[in-house]
Amino acid sequence: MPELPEVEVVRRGLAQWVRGRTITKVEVLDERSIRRHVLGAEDLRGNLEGARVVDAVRRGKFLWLPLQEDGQNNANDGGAPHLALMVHLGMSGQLLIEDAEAPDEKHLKVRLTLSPGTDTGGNVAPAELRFVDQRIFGGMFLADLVPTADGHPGGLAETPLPLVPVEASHIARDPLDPAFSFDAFYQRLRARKTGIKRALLDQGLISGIGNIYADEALWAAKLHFARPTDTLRRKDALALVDECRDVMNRALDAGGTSFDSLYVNVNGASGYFARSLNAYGREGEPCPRCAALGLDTRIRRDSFMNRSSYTCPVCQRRPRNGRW
DNA sequence: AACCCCACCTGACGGC
DNA sequence: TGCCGTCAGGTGGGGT
Repeated sequence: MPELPEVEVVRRGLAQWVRGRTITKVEVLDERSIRRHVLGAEDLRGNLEGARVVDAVRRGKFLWLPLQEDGQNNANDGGAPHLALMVHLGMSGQLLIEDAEAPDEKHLKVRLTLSPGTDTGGNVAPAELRFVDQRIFGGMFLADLVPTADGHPGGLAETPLPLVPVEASHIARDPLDPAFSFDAFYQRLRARKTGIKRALLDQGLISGIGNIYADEALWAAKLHFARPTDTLRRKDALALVDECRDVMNRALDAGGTSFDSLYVNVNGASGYFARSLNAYGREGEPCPRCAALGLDTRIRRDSFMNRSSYTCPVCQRRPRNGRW
């Protein structure tokens, strides 16, 4: 399931293959994949065709391509893009760079044809950028780029404010972002009256973390998902954020996590990180940390927030009576 | 503010 | 065989 590392892998692929190329043709094969573009497929097509992809940008799990529009005069506004193609992969979205001759994928939803291009190594780039999505939780739409703070009141005062799609302006910075402010995060975390996993999954508080990496980071930090946020000491929170960074960086190094064929990165290769997960999806299997101590402790699965949470009952003790 | 449920989707899988 | 319920889960919206 695409979380931050998977989306970052896709972003890097896009930056390599798509940056600087012009969108010459847009085919929407399933309107449901652009349902957030309320003006519809024709409007999307009219805006995208002739636009040049300036960059590939990510915040948390949101990804966007800032666009230089057809005929946009660089002198008027300094050339800064004010429109972007937003992409969210949802649960099963893929962005594939493919030759036009490649057969259509079963769940191909949107096809963008691009002007000829090469990557930085001079290799001829495939002609198409395809959005494939089985479950249709993801999608793409046009967004206005607006100067925006980062969901961290009291965070870094950035000048000038970064340009972010309106629809992502409520998304906090992610822990791999150089401008992520731990102090601002911790201040807001302590003010919450909720459990730590709920907070980790709140993209407005800290972004990029989904169910998988939340469970992995909590296991690594030896914290139970129900631990009240207002009982976390600064060093506990710092260690947890470090574990979030660590698990996501390791996934990034491995090219993203993959559990089945649903998730494929931008060039069509699956990641290999799933095998090194310690807790997620491992119900009934030994806790690796306990096993190293000679203990036979089994990972348990609990239903929490209408999804599964995996914990070690020994390493991650549940808070009593909601207090710690 | 916190927290709940729902909708949006497809496909795999288990039970009968 | 096949039907039906459950599960996977990111995001946004609405209600309490």
